[in-house]
Amino acid sequence: MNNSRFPISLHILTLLDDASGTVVSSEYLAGSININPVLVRKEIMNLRKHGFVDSKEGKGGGSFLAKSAEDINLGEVYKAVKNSNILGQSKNEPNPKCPVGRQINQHLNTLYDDAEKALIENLSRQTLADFALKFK
Amino acid sequence: MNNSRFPISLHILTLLDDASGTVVSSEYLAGSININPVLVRKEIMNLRKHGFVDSKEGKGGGSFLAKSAEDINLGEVYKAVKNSNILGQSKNEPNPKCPVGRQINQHLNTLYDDAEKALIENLSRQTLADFALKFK
DNA sequence: TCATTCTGTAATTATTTTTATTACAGTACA
DNA sequence: TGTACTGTAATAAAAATAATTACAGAATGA
Repeated sequence: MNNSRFPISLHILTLLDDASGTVVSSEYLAGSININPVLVRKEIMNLRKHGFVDSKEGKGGGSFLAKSAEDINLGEVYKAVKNSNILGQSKNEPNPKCPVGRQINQHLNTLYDDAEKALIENLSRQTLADFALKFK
Repeated sequence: MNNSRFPISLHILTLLDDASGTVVSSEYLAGSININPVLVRKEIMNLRKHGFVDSKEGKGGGSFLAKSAEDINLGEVYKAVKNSNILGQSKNEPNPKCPVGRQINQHLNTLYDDAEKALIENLSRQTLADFALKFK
């Protein structure tokens, strides 16, 4: 997983909540996060796909929350952002000739899934509203 | 975090448990994991530093478990291996001029710490012995 | 005792992943 | 109809990971 996606997405959502309905440009968001606007727009596309935000094209356009911050929990945000397993498996191609190597991925996966479930459950206890409240 | 360190370390530990006291070379471990022996030796240095394994230099040398597999729980292994926060913060330098950017890292950290605690607690329910049993 | 086979470790290079940049079509506003 | 945005692709740059090479030092055993 590209593990900077979660903080970026949460940062975006927090700023959008802060803007309370106002439309915010990717330029502005990128400025606060201190990353490239194109990367922000990509993350927004993903958040949009998951129904967290919506955006308006054209002059004066930008993004805004698509639902109330009370209705967005951080576990959902995590799930929307993760694309591989959290405990790592990038380029993991163990030797199939080894009895351990042959089966380890399958066992790692069940281990990961279970542990990640605990993580998500914990994150889900907090909504975006709870998180954003800390900035006020 | 370099998130392939956890699977590598767990793979090493599983193979060492499998070898039941026999000394295993980094060459052999690397062959099963399908990575470079030098990387294995680096991981072993870390596992050694944390008291999980020990190794013997010289001809016929190699590594072996330093304690019983029942006494190694996977949460401890995770902690020994992780070096940054799991939910990601690589090159996260938000704009200090922005009220949200200025404080977000602090809030992300408490969020991460809490969520990671849940993850580790889950992993800690399983020992290396439990995990290795699956290969028998 | 000395060739052999390992570990430990540093230095360098290669590869992969992530991020930034550039570019531009399309949309909405004023 | 110019201006300020989004959406998106393509490319380049930078950063992170992993592999390779190299070699000193340790233990073994012939």
